[in-house]
Amino acid sequence: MIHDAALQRLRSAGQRYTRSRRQIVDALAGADDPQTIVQLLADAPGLAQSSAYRNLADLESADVVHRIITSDNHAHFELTEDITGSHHHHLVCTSCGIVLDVGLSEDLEHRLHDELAAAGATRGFEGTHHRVDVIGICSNCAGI
Amino acid sequence: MIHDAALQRLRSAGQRYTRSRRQIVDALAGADDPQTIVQLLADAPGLAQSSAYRNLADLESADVVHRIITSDNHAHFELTEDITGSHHHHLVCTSCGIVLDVGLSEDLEHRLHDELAAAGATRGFEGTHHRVDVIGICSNCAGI
DNA sequence: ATTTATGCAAATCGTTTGCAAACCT
DNA sequence: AGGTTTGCAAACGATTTGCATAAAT
Repeated sequence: MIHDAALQRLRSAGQRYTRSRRQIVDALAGADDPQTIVQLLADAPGLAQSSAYRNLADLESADVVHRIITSDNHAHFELTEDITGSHHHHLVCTSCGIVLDVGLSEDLEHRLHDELAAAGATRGFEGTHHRVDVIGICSNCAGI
Repeated sequence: MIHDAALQRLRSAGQRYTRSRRQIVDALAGADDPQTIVQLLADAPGLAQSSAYRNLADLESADVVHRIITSDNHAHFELTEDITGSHHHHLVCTSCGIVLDVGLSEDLEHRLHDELAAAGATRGFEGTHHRVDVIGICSNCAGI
């Protein structure tokens, strides 16, 4: 259950699992793709914008939520892969800024991980994870 | 010659290749890694901050410069791969925000490109290029 | 000469923060 | 009760923009 996992992680981080935070987690769990603050506020009636930002920051440091930065002005948020159990990457539309999820084969993920670790090591860099984005145009914008 | 390529691309975009823009291109060409506005201003004496932003936007739309967005507050800029001729990816330090360049094998790049294109197609997404980032800690921050 | 770029200062806008009231355990 | 979270409004800070002047072609 997602709420149990969220509760546990927040507890470990010394935080409470309040109604607002549950609302945010519900909104993220119900969405098909990473959401902006604006989208989240629409799905969490009565939640103040400042609280949304504060909660997302707390949820992020408790590893419940992951923040996605794109060239779009708005940050996008999604539940962490640890919680949803699905490793995936992103399709980022340069026209409207929407972020879509997409997966790669296990084999390719594995090779990518190994090569990136080796490459980073040559510069003394300790990588914790990688991120792959495809930049382009979504079907919606292409159709306009 | 980098300046020739920059000139041509700006001309095609209906823009001029002014001293300020040359200064920026020089600063980027001389840097080992993607630079922030602050770093660029230090390397381009007399250049106003607003001009730097405007020039970088113009250089970006002329495909001379590429803007890198990270979770860091500052955007980073580098010459496009078309101009430098080197395809590479980034190591992003979560502690200090620095961005380092790193390469992958041709074979892996190829497979990655193919799989990403196929995956995007299932969602009607037309990708133009991909981006791979390794998130972690740079040697400088790890040593502190 | 005419169009485009520059510098300065002011405006923008997503995000952050101070503070008193409401909430959780 | 005791500390945390919330909402409101004000503050922040990177980036953008208006406008008069300077530069490019």
